[in-house]
Amino acid sequence: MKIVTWNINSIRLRLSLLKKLIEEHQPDVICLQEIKVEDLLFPLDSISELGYKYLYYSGQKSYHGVAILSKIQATDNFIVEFYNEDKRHIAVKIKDIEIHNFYIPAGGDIPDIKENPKFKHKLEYIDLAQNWFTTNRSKQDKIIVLGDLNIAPHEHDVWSSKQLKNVVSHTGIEREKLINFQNSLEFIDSARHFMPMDQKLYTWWSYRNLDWLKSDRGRRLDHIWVSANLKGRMKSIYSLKDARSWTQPSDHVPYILELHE
DNA sequence: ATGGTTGGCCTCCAA
Repeated sequence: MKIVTWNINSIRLRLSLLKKLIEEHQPDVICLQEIKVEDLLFPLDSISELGYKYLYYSGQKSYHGVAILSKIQATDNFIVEFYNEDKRHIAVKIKDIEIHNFYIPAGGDIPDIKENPKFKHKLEYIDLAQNWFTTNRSKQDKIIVLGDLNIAPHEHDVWSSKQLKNVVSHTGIEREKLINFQNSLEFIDSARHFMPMDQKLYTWWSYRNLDWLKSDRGRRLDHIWVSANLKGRMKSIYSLKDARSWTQPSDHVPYILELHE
């Protein structure tokens, strides 16, 4: 089973790129963030035509919004509003696994909770998410947590840990909070399970750097965590760097986890 | 140290 997470940055604008992803990788489950469309305008027909019969989405006008496209019917699906009414989470149960798709707040530019309410919001969102899992789920459950978590937690998840230490997405407090969340139910970071900690791996390159390919100043903001009881089922991972060079790309690339059935 | 781009939508906000 192949599961993808991708911040698509407008699902309507990038339907052709979604089609390309599907043709090239045939994922069973596609988890999207920043679909930027209200539910009434969700492109149901176009996506059904791509072979995904089971569509679960939670959108709002202009901002945020998440979706899960599946070839397999979910036996359950639900939404948790962790902070306010922003559409940033949706969960499904597919086969024996509960998949949680997150779009964690980006947090604005200034890494100071007093000066920047968005940064405060981001940190509180992570606390609430962690608390939901420790209250409502246990280590015995089969769970996948994935999405645009908007934090690059480790040194080699960014092009320069030193130069980004005060940049939102890689500050000490964010890194600590994300790792605490991961450890609270002993989730395994699929990327670092396969890729040694001293090797660079990114899923995002800023639009603002037109020379992104040459300078390669990326960050690993998109993640797939699995519960420890799924450790043996992980087969492979890919961060599709090529997708950053597609026509009119998202600034994030799809990140794929392949599981043994 | 600074500014750089994109998407949605309606004049600028969020990323």
